[in-house]
Amino acid sequence: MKNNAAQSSEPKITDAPRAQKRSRPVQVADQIKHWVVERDLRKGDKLPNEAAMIAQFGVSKGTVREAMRILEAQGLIVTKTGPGGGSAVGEVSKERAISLLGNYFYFKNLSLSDIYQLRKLLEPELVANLAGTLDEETLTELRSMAHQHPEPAKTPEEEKQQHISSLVFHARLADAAENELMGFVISFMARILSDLTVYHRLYAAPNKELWERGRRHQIDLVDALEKGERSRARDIMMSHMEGAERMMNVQEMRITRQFMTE
Amino acid sequence: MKNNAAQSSEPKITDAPRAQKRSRPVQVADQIKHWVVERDLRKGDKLPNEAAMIAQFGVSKGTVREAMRILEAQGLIVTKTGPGGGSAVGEVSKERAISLLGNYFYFKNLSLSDIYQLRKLLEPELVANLAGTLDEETLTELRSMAHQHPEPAKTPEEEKQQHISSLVFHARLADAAENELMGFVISFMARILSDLTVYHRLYAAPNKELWERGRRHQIDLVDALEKGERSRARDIMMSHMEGAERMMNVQEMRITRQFMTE
DNA sequence: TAAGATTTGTTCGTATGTATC
DNA sequence: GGATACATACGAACAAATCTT
Repeated sequence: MKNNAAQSSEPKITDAPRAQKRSRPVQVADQIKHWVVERDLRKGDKLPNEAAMIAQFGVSKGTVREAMRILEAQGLIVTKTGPGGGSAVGEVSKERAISLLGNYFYFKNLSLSDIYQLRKLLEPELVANLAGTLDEETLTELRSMAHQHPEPAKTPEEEKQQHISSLVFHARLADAAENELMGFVISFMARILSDLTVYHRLYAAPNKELWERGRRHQIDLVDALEKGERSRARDIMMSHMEGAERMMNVQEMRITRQFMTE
Repeated sequence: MKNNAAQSSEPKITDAPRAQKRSRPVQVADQIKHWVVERDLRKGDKLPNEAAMIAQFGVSKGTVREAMRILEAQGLIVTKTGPGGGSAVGEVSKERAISLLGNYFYFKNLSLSDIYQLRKLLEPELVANLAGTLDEETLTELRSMAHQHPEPAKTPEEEKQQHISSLVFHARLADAAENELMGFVISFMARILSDLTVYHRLYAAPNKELWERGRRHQIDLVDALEKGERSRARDIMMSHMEGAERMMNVQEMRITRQFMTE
């Protein structure tokens, strides 16, 4: 189970010609990463302090600090001041991972149909896996979310709020996924859609029938999850996805985000 | 189509209590991101130089440099020295995005079955979308990949090489995807599996029958893609995925990677 | 509460490296 | 080659945060 430190043979799927000149801080950052992996350091484990690194690498304070910023920006370390402070290994948070990935897609032009194609593939499967596995606490939480909006929205503002709530509901389901990769992708999509509904006006005008159907879906879904009815849960989610997709008039979109920060 | 600059109301799916103290460099980095998005700057567009930023933000050189490192680490800018140099907006590369996301999953314990669950959902769909849309050049490339190993592997080393080649084949398909989100996820999985097959010995012992089936799958798949036979392409991929999953004895794994760097 | 110790955070001045003209 | 415009790196000093006593 231990990681054998990897040799020079770097495995690249896309054979990148990478051999550029790397600045001192980047080199130092890379060495620290290596150092961490070699020793199989874990979440709270501490790194040497600034002074030690300055001595270790024979560079100036500023260079070490820049290296630390690089690692920090990637979510790999956290740093505290004061006695007993210093830098320590820090698990990359889901939020940060979502942000960093969001930066990548900032430059792409994802369409809503792209996202819904994936949602239709993944989310029904997600709830099928989840059926019968959730604890009472999670079920209660989901139920309360499902009942959160007892009345149809009266204003566009309320409609928007309900739409966001629905995405939070889906994100909560994603968090419960056993398959963390699947959960992450679904969370990521929820986040993108959430941003879009805020910055654009991508939600429909208030509509009683839509509200009723969405609400029913959520309530029925929680019920199916509780009773462990896999295929019913899958069907409900599929139906919900199809409805949601229709609701959002299919239009090109840009991920308009201020480079998601954290 | 223009982005209206977003106000303070930050939309967070998971209502993070975020209100921590942010260090100067991070603040500066955030402001620069904001600045870039406000002006809707694009890939090559230049940022002010160090001196200008020092004046602009009223901070020292070191602080500005740390801020730039943060942005650089996230792939958002590139920096050159010399006259006409300075920092410029830089599209986040797919490689870098994969690395950054890899850091997140470094701390998770993905199982092979997690990955194959997703592969079975996504890759058949991918090739169904691709059928009939590929240009001759891409088809030729795929065909040559499919014929790359005319003989079954004689040694574990060859077997490993063939396995990696197969993943490159899948990554190439992913690159051709219209749906960039789907393509990215598939590429990411191929990358993870590729790393694993290199560092662990996760490939089966040389086996003529397996080799023959895998090869047939690839060749048939390219044929179906060329002829635009959507459902046949889907079926072939599905069958291939199931075979591949069986081949890898399902075992827990850790993403053992030196914090994928670029 | 206050003082002191420890460790990161920030600044400034200076010098060096690098690419363009 | 030399001048110019930039980033890169160093070192010393001081500021701020936080823990301990």
